[in-house]
This record gives sequence, structure tokens and C-alpha cells, in this order.
Amino acid sequence: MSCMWRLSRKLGQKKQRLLEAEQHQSPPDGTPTPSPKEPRLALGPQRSIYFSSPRDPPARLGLDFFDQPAVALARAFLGQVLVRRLDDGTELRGRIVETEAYLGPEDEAAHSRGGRQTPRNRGMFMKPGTLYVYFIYGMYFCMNVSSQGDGACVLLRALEPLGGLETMRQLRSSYRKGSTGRALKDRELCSGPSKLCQALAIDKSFDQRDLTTDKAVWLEHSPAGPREPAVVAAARVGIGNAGEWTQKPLRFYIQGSPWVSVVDRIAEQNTQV
DNA sequence: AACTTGATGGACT
DNA sequence: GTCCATCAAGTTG
Repeated sequence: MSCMWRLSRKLGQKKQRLLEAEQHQSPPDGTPTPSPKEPRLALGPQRSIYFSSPRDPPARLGLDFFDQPAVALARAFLGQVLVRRLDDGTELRGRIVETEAYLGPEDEAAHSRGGRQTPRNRGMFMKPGTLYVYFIYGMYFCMNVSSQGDGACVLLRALEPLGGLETMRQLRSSYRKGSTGRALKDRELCSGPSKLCQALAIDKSFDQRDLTTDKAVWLEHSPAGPREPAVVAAARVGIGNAGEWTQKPLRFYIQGSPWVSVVDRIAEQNTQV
């Protein structure tokens, strides 16, 4: 009977999760949502995005945004829109729903642990907003953005695809082995750090690029959502033996979003809604 | 061994 | 259909 209780509780959580997901999703057709109020973000004393230099895309986020400590930046990323412009002019867009903070030399799980600086991880030590793209497991890429703090950065782990989904599907399929497989579901396009790199055609050539000035990739201010989404803080994924650093809650995701790569139900119990 | 993924097989709804 | 556990896949430090 405690089994029964546990089961029904589990189902209840799932229902609740789907319900919340609907609230946090953007309109399916990408129609701009009327914004009743300016979104409350920890951007500091930043000029209005509408008065940036005329040649820039109106909503591109600048150095003011990226120049904050890794944890703050990892949280601030949630909801913002990553845009990738392909050579043929196609724009791929995705709303960031999951990130991880890597804090720098003291963080035993970071590539910059102990202050290690190599040609590979140089991007981590460059100015905030610089990309650090690395090759992993012999076949994938992961995309990080340098934050304030030497050797600190934020890993982008999952996006809600907003535009260019068919191109993303093609890009993702073309990288796969058989390439004869079924069409990927929308949820499979960007739900993981290497998946989103495939979907947006991000590879090593993007390493050390500047997100505030690059012509092919940038970050745009989030359209205002229905309400401030709840953010879950959970342990990072794929951290092996990094002592105390393995369990630290440095992964952040939008609670209830169906686009997140890995959900942590235990961590969600500590999230206030 | 690594900040991952996709295919596969089994249990379950 | 979903979900979960397992494992193999290439390269780099």
C-alpha cells in the first residue's frame, strides 16, 4: 500500500509537470507575445536594448549581460534565445532551458581546474561572452560561454527549438551514423549539449568567437513569458570523481520544461514554486 | 578516462 | 506507446 501511494504520487507529479510545461512554453507559431511588463532580469545598469547601435540586431545581448559570475550567468541564460545564422541566411533559434556553471580554478569538475590553461580551454579565460567549444568522446562538441571570473564559464545544455526546426532535423540526422533513421522528434533536436551543437551546426570553428559581435551566432533577449518560470538547481551531469564538486547544485533548468535533457526529481522537491 | 549520444532490450502503462 | 539500464562509438589529454 505504500507502493500504491508512491505510484499515485508519481503520476501526480508527472501531470503537474506537463501542466507547468504548457505555461512555460513559447507560443507554437512563434508569434511575439505582448509583453505586459519588462522582464525582471539581473542585468544591472544596462541601457535599453532598443537603443543599441543601429546596425546590430535589435535584441542582441552585449558584454553587460555576459559580465557576471558563472552562477548568475547560468541562471540569466535561462529563457534567452540563442540564434544561429547559417551561410545561406537561414536563422535557427532556440530558447535556452538548461545550463551548467563551471566556476574556474577551484572547481574540480571544470577544464580549468587548478588554473590549468591550455590551447584547448583558452576560451574559458577570455573575456565574458567568448565561446569555448570543445570536442568530446571522439565525436561530439559542447558549447560553453565564458563568464566573469578567470576560467569560469557556462555550458549550454538544452534549448527549446523556436525556428528552423526542419533544418535542425536535417543537421541532426546527417551527423548520425546510419542516417537512414526515422525522423527525429522535436524533443530530440536540442535536448543535450552535443545535440544542440549538431542542431545549430556549431563546431570547433566557433571556439573563441565573441557572442557579442559574431555574425553567425548571438544571443537575444527573451520575449517576456507568461510568468517567471521556476528554476531547478541540480547536480551537474557527467561529473565523475570531482569530490564535493560532483554534487554541488550548479546545473540550472526551467522546471517543467519538456525540452530539458535530464530532470532531477529529488532536486525539484527543494525548488519553491 | 572524458562536461555524450543512439541503439537495443526488457519492464511497464 | 514510455522509461530505464547498458553499452559501444572516435579522439584527445
